[in-house]
Amino acid sequence: MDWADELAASVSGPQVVNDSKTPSGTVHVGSLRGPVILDTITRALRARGIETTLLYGVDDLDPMDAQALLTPDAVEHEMGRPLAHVPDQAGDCHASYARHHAQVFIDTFAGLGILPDRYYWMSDIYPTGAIDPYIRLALDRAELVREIYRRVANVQHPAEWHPIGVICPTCGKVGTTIVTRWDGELVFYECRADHVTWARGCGASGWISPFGGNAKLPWNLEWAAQWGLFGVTIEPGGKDLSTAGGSRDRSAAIAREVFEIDPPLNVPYEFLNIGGKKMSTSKGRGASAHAFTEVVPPEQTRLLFLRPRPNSAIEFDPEGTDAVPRLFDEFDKLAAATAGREVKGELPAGYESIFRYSLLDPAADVAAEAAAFRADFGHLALLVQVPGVDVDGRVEAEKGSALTDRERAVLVERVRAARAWIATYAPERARMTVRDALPIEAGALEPDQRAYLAALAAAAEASPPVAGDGWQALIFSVAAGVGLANGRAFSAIYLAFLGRSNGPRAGWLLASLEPPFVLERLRDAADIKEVAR
RNA sequence: GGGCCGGUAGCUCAACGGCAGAGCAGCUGACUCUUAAUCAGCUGGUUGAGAGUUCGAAUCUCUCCCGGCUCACCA
Repeated sequence: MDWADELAASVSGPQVVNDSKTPSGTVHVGSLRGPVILDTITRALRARGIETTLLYGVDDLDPMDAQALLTPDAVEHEMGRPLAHVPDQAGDCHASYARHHAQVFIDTFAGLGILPDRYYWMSDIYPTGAIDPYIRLALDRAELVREIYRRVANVQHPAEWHPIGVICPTCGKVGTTIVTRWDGELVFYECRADHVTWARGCGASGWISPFGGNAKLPWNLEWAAQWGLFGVTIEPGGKDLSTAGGSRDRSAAIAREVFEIDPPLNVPYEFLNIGGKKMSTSKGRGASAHAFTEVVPPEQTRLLFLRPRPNSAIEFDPEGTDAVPRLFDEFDKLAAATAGREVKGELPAGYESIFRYSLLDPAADVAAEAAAFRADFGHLALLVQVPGVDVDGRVEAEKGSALTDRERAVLVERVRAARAWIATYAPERARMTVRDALPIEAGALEPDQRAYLAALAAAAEASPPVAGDGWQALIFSVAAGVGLANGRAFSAIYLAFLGRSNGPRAGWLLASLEPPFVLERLRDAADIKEVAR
């Protein structure tokens, strides 16, 4: 995790960290990497005592260009209008489509411990006139802007094109208009039916003031204007923007040449791949943000995103793998190392920073968090599958003392995550089911194991064990009685009930089942191949 | 076509000019009540290919191959 601390060490003076997002739809997991990086940088700067402001912008004057979330009859009317002016399709009391979707990601950020000092909404900022100086510069230097587009991005705008998008006073659309003239106070706009393929303009035209919220700058100029307006010094960007000739290059050139300001330091970051592929909501469970956050709590999600350097792609495939348990294991290892406990294997450079920045609360007591007891995720994933098991009791026994409130909260979170993992991503081998009939795998039982199972059945019938620990004691005492090694005794039980040679604590497993069923199964398994022998 | 990232053990990654390593998985073994835990040990590599620089290359240079993402319309 040298990357964030190195970055923090390389700057001086107060910093303004910024990012902004178009609230066009739902957030998927991969898109959380940017915000986590943003937040990690902010924490690293503050850790060095650098005065830092974290801003997050909502580009809600951008035109509606995705019709997937619109009702069919709304498409014709709403496509191309600013997101801030589109009614909330969900009808759950938000002022607009933009407010609704922005709220979704603001909530997501808060859930990940990302707390910008301020959110700003472009639909609030334009009417104040704060952007007007930038609009004037852009229009006065329209030829320069067109030249930058040609030079930097190889994009050829018509000679009449001006870098401003008027919100059509007739139909309210911003995506459909083009400005062809500027007289120093007013612009001449046309709302064209065929300006873009995804929205249809109304055909209106006329002279209008581009100031005070009547118009918005095109994306690349708006970005540069934000940098100037807020004095942004650091802004990470996804690699889709950071490519040569891409948005970042254009906006940086516009900032320098048109607005005459220095663009912020870029921190380009790669994306999250699922099984070597870009994650997308249409490609199954691995990509579903909802399922992901159900299974991976905030601190582990932060760790996933901030551990690798931003410029390397993250390979993460939760589906049918142990990737999720391993993420927990790594978190626990970092905690142990930070607390000064001995850990197996190597530690990444700056492991304490990685742990600290992974914590949900930026003001958390790192030492206390590191020292807190956390139950092994893999173990929990088993425990939660045993009916009636006292998970809290088991975990406290493992710790050796009562859990603190904080530890109990962590446990609750992990138990929920473990259940969700078993229900969704977990590979079959992590799932444990008591077979309805004697498993075929029980054929592998050796004669001494079958004799043991028969003895266990007899002993259990003679004196029924009352609970998990009763069964557990009986399993051991019968094993000792017939002279069978404990390991082989346990695997005999697992084979008989689960069809596998290992499993969760056998006593509690048997105690959770109906006693007659247990006896019958033990005898069935004991009798198997008895004839053939 | 341009750009970026990557290719190291079965998997995820580290090492970034000085003996190729860790975790997990796998395999052995130990364990009379933490039994998918814990402990001890083992296996596993022509570092994508080729050339170059160097006393020395996974590491630097060049060429190529492969994978992925991304841009070239808008935001």
